[in-house]
Amino acid sequence: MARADELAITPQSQDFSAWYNEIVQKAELADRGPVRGTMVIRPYGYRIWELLQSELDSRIKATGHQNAYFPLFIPEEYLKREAEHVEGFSPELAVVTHAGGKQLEEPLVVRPTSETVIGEMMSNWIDSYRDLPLKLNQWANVVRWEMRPRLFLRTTEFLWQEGHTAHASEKDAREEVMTALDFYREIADEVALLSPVMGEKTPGERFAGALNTYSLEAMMRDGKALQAATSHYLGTNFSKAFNISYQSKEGDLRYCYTTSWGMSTRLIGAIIMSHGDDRGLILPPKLAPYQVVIVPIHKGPDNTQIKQLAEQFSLDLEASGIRTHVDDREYLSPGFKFNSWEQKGVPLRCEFGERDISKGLVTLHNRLTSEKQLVAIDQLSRAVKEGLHRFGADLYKRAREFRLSNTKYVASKEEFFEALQHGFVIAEHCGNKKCEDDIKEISAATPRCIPFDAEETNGKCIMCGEESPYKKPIIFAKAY
RNA sequence: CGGGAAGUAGCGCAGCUUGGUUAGCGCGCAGCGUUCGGGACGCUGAGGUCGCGGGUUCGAAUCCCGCCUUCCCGACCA
Repeated sequence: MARADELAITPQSQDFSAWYNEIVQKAELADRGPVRGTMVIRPYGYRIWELLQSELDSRIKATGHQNAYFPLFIPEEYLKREAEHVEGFSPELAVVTHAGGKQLEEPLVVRPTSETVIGEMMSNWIDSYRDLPLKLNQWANVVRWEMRPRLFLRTTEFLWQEGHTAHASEKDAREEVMTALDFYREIADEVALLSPVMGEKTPGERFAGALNTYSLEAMMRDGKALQAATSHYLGTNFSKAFNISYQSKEGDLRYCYTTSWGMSTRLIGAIIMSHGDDRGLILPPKLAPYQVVIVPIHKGPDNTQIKQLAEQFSLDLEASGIRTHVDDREYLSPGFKFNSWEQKGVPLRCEFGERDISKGLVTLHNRLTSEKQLVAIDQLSRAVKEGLHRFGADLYKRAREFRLSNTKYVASKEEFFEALQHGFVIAEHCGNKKCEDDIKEISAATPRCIPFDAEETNGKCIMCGEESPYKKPIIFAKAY
């Protein structure tokens, strides 16, 4: 037992940030790369990303989008064509000035996002209203030079998906923005089980170059917010900058209305921090590389029967579509295996030895509740399926209740700053930049979004008493 | 870029103040054996340009100078 201290993780309550870093390492999700701010996604972490990708990709395709790939290098001049866009991104750009052994005549930026190149290409491809809508998506890496990197949350290079679409009318484009937001909501709620808040960003928090930005804001176990995905209505800002125009049925030339939307590997950080506990990671079943891990327990060298049963169970479970792993490493004790798979967040564990088997039973352990349940061998697949289903439902419920119980509506300045210590705060706000900055100065909190589901009000700003332009209270929180 | 700390084995550290033999310890790793129902144990062993460069000295992980890197705290961000 002396070893437990060395092997344990720093408790969340003691140092949430240390807890996070240790989890990422111990669960073998990722590691730091040799260049500051870069991340190596290890196989276990990458598998989570692949599962997330396939869930999202199928929804993107089901709504009529097509995947494509655009170049990593973008002429620096492209970025400059949209004034707000370049202003927003220039501090974090990586710029290539030399290549092929000599200085380049025009520097290239490594894409921080692809509105510009895609806009340029779209302008070549779109001639007529018949070419619209054009609905593209790409899976890619992007680079944003970060001052304070943290694995998955802020790294210099990260992976994401970026959707880019062009439409004939504002109405179509606005619908598209909501379509994207809706499949993100589905991913966040039903796959990642995060129960985020959906809403619109305030002007100060908008994407550089967008007219409207919408987001999903999830609550981490420390009460801080994390943006899980965003969807932007770009109006004609980029089509004017890149001349994305079409000839209408009536024969005149019109600018397209464009959108863009993205979800990144940051979502893995959200999953870690929304669900994890002091024992380690807790993974939503749909994203768990292994949904159940089998730990056979055997004494002495005569263990062939137990080992064969483990293999048999694994085959049966896999045949039922359950991602299963058998941990038959002989040099580790069962206790060590239990702890290490719990650290890695595997939802269910099937353990058994002579004692259970002689009665025709196995033990199922639940990572979330720590409950152990005896299951008849011939009911194993059914029990695991049900167990995973219940696990998912419980995990979602836990995330939702945590968010709700740490969200407070406040009507005064005093209450506002008090409540900001514990989670999301809903309050009336005037929306003035200066006023937002004051809040940030005092509490480190920022406006997260204007939630869709908030009731219309006509209250006065809790800071300065001025009228709210949003006609709704907005959510403030400290954020990642 | 401003403020603080640290670089010695894969990881965590000691040694440095007061220079002096083959640079230690814990974990991990390898081999063998005993174990196995909540982080097992014994024995044996492998593994080091002491961040880099220069200087002082008979001799530098240790003293001096310069540089580099990383981490933590502040301004940006999916």
